[in-house]
Amino acid sequence: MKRTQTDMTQILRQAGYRLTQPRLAVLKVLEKSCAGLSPEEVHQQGRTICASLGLVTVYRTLDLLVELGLVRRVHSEQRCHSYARAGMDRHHLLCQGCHRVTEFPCDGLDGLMEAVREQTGYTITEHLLELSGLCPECQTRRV
Amino acid sequence: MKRTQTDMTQILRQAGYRLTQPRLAVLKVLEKSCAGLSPEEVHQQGRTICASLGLVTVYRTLDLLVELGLVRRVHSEQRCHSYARAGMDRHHLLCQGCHRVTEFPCDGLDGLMEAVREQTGYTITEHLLELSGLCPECQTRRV
DNA sequence: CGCCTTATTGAAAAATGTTTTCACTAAGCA
DNA sequence: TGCTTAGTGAAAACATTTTTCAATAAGGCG
Repeated sequence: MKRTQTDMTQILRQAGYRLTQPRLAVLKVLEKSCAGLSPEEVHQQGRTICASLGLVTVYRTLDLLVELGLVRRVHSEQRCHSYARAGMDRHHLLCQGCHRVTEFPCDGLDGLMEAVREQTGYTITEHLLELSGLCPECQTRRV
Repeated sequence: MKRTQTDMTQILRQAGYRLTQPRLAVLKVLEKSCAGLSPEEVHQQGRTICASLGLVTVYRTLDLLVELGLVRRVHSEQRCHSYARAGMDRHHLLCQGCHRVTEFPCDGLDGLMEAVREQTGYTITEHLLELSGLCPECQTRRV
């Protein structure tokens, strides 16, 4: 289940930040895109909502939203940082066909992490997991 | 177990590439570093081995070595691309203290991937998994 | 062994991506 | 409605990566 835009603006204000037109525009753009977007793409699309939107503000806003947990960075080999709205689960499933980004629940990693901890003696505090492949639609499309 | 430098030069030549001083220098630098290095860092350190080494060549060589599977890209939030020599297992364990990069075997992901496939209908072909925390030494060091 | 061919190199420049600076704007409280 | 200050956008600075191209050297061949 994804967060609605209203929720997002609430969170922004509760954290003590002003609710501005540029921020709203960035939120809306990410809200309606199902693919991960680069700062440049957010800028392009955001201009249709807030004509004066500057690229600098896009960078600042994306950082802020990541900090607040409303948006997440998506990594990939080709383009190493795009941004997607955060859902409930924190791991990404990327479609190589349409670049759609979906989150999926991460059960079953605990055992692996425990095993690594035992073998290496590391204390593990963070993890990044991304799967990629083809979504059902893109599988059909390519004969 | 890590690959020796000799193995690495063999592979390079077998793939039809010339064995040049600059390439050797990059290989050696990555071979002796236990942390992931940025292209700039590889350049700095590589100059001590091959004085004329240019940064451009470092970029080209890193791409080549990644392509050959001798080196892997390491992702991280702060600095989104550093390079480390490839070991046998292909997942990274990063130490947030000393930035050491270790690989670990990836057993136990198959179940997770199967579950995601069933839930979403995706065909999964790639995955990126990185764990980070503190290595045993860094845990001791920080009281 | 030294020549020849061609892949590879390094410097400079261009392209790209990100951050800083600073005067101006507008959000939101009184 | 006006005031205060967070937030903005443009320009410039800075950082990173790629392209271009003449010069170099790897390594096969005579």
